[in-house]
Amino acid sequence: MVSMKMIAERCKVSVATVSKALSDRGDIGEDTKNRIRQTAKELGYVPNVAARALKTKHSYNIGVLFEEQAGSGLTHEYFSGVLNGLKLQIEQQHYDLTFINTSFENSDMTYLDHARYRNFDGIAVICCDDYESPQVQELLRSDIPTVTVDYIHQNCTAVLSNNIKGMEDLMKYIYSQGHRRIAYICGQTGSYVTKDRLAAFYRTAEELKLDIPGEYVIEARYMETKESAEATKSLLDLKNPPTCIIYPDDMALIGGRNVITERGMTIPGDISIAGYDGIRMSQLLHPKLTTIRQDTERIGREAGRRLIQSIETPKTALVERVVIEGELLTGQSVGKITPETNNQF
Amino acid sequence: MVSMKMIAERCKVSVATVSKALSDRGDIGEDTKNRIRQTAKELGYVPNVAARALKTKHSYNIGVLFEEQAGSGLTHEYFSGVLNGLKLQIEQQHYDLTFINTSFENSDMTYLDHARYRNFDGIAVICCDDYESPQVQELLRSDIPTVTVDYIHQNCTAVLSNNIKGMEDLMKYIYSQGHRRIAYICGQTGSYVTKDRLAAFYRTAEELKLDIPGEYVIEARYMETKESAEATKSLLDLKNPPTCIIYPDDMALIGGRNVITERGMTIPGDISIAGYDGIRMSQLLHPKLTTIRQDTERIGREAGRRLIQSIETPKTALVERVVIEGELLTGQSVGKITPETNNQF
DNA sequence: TTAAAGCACGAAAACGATTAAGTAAAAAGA
DNA sequence: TCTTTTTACTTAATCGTTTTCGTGCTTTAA
Repeated sequence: MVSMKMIAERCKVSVATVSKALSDRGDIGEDTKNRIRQTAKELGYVPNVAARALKTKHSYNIGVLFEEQAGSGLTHEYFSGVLNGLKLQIEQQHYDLTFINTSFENSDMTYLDHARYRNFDGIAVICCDDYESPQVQELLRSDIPTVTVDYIHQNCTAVLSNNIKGMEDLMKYIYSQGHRRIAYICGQTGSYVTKDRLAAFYRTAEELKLDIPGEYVIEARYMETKESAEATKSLLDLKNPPTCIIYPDDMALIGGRNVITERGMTIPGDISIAGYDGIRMSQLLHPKLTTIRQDTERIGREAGRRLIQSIETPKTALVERVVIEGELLTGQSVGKITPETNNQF
Repeated sequence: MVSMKMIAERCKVSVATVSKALSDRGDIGEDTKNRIRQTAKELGYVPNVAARALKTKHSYNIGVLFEEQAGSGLTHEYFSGVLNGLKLQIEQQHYDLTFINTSFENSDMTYLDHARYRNFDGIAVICCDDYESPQVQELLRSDIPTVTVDYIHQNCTAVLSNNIKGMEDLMKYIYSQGHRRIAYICGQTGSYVTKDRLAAFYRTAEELKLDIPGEYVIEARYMETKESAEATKSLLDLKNPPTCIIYPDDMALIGGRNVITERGMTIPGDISIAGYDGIRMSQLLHPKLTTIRQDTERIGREAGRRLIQSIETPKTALVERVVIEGELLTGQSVGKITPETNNQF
C-alpha cells in the first residue's frame, strides 16, 4: 500500500508537507503542492481512513440500525426504500454506510458499544423491533448524532412520513366516492405509525360525520396476509358490513383481497379496498390499488442529509421533526357508490 | 472514550499487558488477566477498531458492492434477500458490512480504491449493472478476497443459484401438466442468469422433444412489466399461440398476467403462466404462481461463509463454485391440459 | 542596516492498538 | 549452590495520518 511516507520520500519532503498538500490545508507552496499531488496520483495513493479516524475521531462512516423482524427488514419495500435513499444521500456527501450488528448471540456488544467500536460519526435508526428496548434507548440517548425514521425521541432528529395527512387524504377520497361505511384494519397498535393513522382515521371520520362501529376497526399486523384475511372475513360477516376496507399496507391487503374474490365478490363492484405504502406491485394489480404512496427515497435522503448536518455543524443543527408527505394514488380499487347502496342493509 | 491506557493506569500494568489480557493471547498471569478484564468491564471499555485495523491490517469489515439499476437493487426482493443473508452470516462471524460507494459524481475513487481506503478484509459483489466494466473487473482481479453472486470470475468464489436445474424443473413440471407449446419470455440476454436459463430451456425442450418456434422466445428485461406485457401480447397474437408462458421473474409476470386478464382470458383455464424467483407476493396472488423459489438467504449466507473462510484461512480456501438449488412451487397458475387442447389450433 | 513579519517547510508528538524483543524474578534442574 | 529455564511482565517500535510548534529564509518596514 502506498502511504504518505512514500510520496514524501519521492518528493523529498516531509510527511507533514504531503498531508498538507493533499488536504489543501495549512501553509504550503503552490508548486510543491502540485508536485506532491501529481506524485500521489501517479503512485495511486489512497488515504487510509483507519489512520485518519484514529487521529481525527472522524470516521466518515454512518451506522444504520436495521433490525429484521420476520421479513419486516431488508426485504420490506418500505424500509429497503428508505435505506436506499439514505445510502444515496450519504454517499453523495462522502460518507459510508455500515450496518450496526444486530446479531446478539455471539456479541456482547450493545448497539452503542458497536457504534463506538466502529467510531461511527452518526447513526440512522431505520427500523427496529422495539424502540423502547434498553439497547435502543441507550443508543438514542447517547451523544452520537442520531436520526430516527418514524419514531420520535427527544434527542434525535426524526424523519416521519405523514401518516396523519395520508390517512386523512385516503379517507376523504373514499368518502368522496360515496362511501359512508368505512372499516379500517389497522397495524399493530403500539407503533407510532399505527397511532397516527388510527387517530387520523377517527378524527377524519368525525369531521365527515361518519359513524364508525367498534367492529369496523380491527388490529392485524403489518404485512401479515393471514391476519388481514381473518379480519376481512369478520368484516364481511358483519350484519352491516363496510362498503370499503382500509388495510394496514398493500401487502396485507392482498390477504383480504383474496378472501373477497374467493367469496365471488368483485372489487370495486361489490366492495372497495384501499391499501397503504404504494409498493411497486400495487400499481400492477388489477384493479390498481387505491393507496398512499410513501416517498421512501425522500425519507431516506432527508434522514441522511439532516444527520450529516448535525455531524458537521453541531451548533446549527437542531433536533428536528421532518415530515414527508405521501401521495394519494387513486387507482381503481375504491369504486363510486350511490347513497342508496349505503343504506341497503 | 476509555482506552487500554486508562485500564493500564488503573491496574498499574503496561498497555501491552492489557492488550494481552483482553485478547487472551500471549503470556499473562491468570490473576492479572482477570483483574484487567474486570476493570475493563467496569470502565465500559470498547476496543477501537480503527487503531486495531491500522496495526493489524484486519478491519473485520466487509464491503458489499450493490449497484442500483432502476429498482434492481435494494428494493428488489431477490437482491435484498441475498444481502440480508449475507448480513446475517457475517454478523454471526463478527464482521461488519459496509456498502461500497457507488456514487461516482463526487468521488474519484474506484471501487478498489474505496475498498483499500476502508481496509475491507473482503468483498461481496451482490449485484452489478455491468460486471464487465473496468471498475468492477479491477475489483475482481485484485488481491482482496472476493465472492460474487450469480457471476463467475476466475479469481473469485462464486455463489450461484441453479438456474439450469430450476428451468429444467419448471419445464418438466409444465410438460407433465400436458403442455407442449411452451413460450419463454427471457430476461436480457448478456446476463449469466439468462444464458443459463435459456440454455436449459432449449436443452430441456430438446430432451422432451418439444418444438420451440422462434417466435416463442422473446427478450424482455427483468422486472419490466411493460416489456413483458408487450411480449405477452405478441405471443397471444400468434397464429399458433403457446399454452404456457414462462416469465423472466414474478414481477415481470404481473405485466403479462394483466394483459391476459384484460383480454378476458382466465389463468390457468385459457392459458398457463409461470414465473421465477418466488417472491413473497407470488404465493399471495390468485391463482398462486407456479414459480421457482430461490433461497436468497441461503445464497447470501453461503457467500458470507466462503468469503470469511478465504479471509481467515487463505491457504485452505479455494476458488469455488457454490450452487444453491431453487425449489419448484407448483402453485396453480399452470393448469392441466389434454392432448387435444394442444392440437386445437 | 537591522528588526519585524511572513512564508514554506520540517520535526515530533499523538491517536489506540499490537507485537517482537528484552528483563527481572521465580522455579526447576544439576 | 549455581545455572538454566520458565513465567510474567515491560519497553519500545510500529501502523498512517494529522497537527502543533519550530526554524530557517525571504521580504518588508523602520
